[in-house]
Amino acid sequence: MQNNTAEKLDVNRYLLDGLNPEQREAVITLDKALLVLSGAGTGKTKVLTTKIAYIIENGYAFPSQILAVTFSNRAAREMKERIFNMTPGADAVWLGTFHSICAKILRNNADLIGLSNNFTIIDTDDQLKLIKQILKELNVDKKVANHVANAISRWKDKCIRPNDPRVDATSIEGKIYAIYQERIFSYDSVDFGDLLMYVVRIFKENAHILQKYREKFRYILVDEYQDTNMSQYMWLRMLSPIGAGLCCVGDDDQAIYSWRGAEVGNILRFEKDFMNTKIVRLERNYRSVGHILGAAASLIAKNATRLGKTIWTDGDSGEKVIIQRAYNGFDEAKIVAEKIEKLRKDSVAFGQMAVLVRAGFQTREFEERLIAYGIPYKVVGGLKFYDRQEIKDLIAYMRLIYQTNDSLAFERIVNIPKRGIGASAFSKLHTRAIERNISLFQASKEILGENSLRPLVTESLTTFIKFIESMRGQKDLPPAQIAKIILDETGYMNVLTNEKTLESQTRIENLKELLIALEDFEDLPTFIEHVSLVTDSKRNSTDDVVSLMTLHSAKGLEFEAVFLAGWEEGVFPHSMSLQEGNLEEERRLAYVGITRAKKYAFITYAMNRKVYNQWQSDLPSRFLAELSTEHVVHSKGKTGR
DNA sequence: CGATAGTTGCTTTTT
DNA sequence: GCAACTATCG
Repeated sequence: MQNNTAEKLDVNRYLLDGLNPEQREAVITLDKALLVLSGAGTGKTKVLTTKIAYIIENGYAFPSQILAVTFSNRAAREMKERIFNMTPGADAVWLGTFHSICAKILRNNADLIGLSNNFTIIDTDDQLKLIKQILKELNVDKKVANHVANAISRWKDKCIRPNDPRVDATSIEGKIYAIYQERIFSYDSVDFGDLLMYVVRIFKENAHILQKYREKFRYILVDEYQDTNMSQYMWLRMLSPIGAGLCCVGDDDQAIYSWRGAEVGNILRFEKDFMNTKIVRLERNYRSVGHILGAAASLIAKNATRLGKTIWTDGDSGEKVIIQRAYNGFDEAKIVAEKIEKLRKDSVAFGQMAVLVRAGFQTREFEERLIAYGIPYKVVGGLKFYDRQEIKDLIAYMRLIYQTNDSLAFERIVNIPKRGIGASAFSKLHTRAIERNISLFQASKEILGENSLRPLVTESLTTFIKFIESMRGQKDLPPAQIAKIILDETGYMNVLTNEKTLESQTRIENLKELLIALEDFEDLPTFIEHVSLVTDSKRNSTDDVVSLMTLHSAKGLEFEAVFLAGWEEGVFPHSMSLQEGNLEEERRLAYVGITRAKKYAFITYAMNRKVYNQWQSDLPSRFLAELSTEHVVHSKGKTGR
């Protein structure tokens, strides 16, 4: 890693020459705790990736001494690719989401909190199932399950354990939390919140472990710092090298995740929290034309709590933001579809267009219209590949083979495909598992030993248990092979093949696709870790299709043309946010939406909309009036009626 | 036990 | 308007 000065000069010319002065400063400042306030479209990814390459190429640290944390897997993947292009050895950089990094650390230290090192990570679905189960045991209405799940997640976001005085142990939520935590622990499983909470706990209780990681990571880079929650913040503070080596990048104007525990306060407090700090503002926008940027800026200026940035561009002022009224939701979709066709004729690629909506269900009417018009599209972040029933079933088998105590996986597939183990048999297993505080797998073996089940049930349960055990003997086979054996031997594939419906056809297709994806994984643990933490199947590819997605999932992306639909009071800003008094976050969401556009931004709103299958009339969103009139134009185009 | 018909409640946003 | 859950019967 010894470079002489002349070489350094060359390296840095190569790395830094394309950067503006602020970007360059953000890259080369290494001796301070640095906060980069990066406006939309100002090149923060470029800064982050260049900074990593800069550290490596100049020999300030080995790749393995750099920790780079992102919020989404997509961002991590993008960053990885870009660093690869700049510097060799980038694989050794610790780059990933908070959750994936924590999973890695936790796996190496699981014994310290009494977990095995092959614990499984459960998703929101399993979490909810478990909570419903507990509610049932306590004879509480299952309606509150979502609410309780949310409360538990919020506690975990703050590293608050069930026995913490801040948890009211007499409340339903508090009671469930205690049982839930005990139960999930006995399954040798953790949920998303646990990943952070446990690692923070390990760091707190084991000074030498913390010390080890503090010495390891010379440089820590954090993307989307405005979206960190309390536990992530605690984690960072413990790990951060004092007064230097930390670089947080974020934009308080794009803080849109308070509902999942993110605290904008973290970014607002940065200077107080860390010693020897420096703030660099990136305000020069390279993405959007002047009118779009102007419209976005006029909107976000209405927010009171801001660190304050003035984004500017010296590019073209371009087209104004077009606002168009529609008679109803169907007409809105029609207007958008026709605009898409027109832009396509003006040679804007489909892949450079996106329809952004406030809530997931809104994509449907657009889908229908786009299908009718023959416009290719994809729903981003909608139904996720790994969330499909058949995929989850197969993965549950793999989880159970990997970790027999994973009772949530056991429950999912003990009777799939149907093998005669119905509700009453299952409840016997369940009761035993609870009584003896053992897993369903162990409970099954116990009960089978007592020979108290009906003969047919005994037989099929025995076959099931034996199958899992025999697979455990082969768990070192390549995951694709394991999957094939499961699908064949359990009869899962047969059942689907015999069904011969359209649905079963797509299920088979999905499973085949999974088998192909499995080829990329060397062993079972690696794959299971991957599915637990990665929500999308990676073939996002470069298909030339229109993207449909929520505003939340659009963060970090950019398109030539963006359609912002459903700007009506109650839809956007969403009625729940209005009730909660969270208007500023909705406005930031609007800001994120507009700033995704490079050249064209269209905003539409409908006067009437069908909600719950009932027509209601809506008022235009208040945000429309907040857009500076010099940057917008109201289209007089037909409203579809 | 499993298939079927009937009932409910749901829609903010996600790692 | 639909998915997910519940009750009922063979």
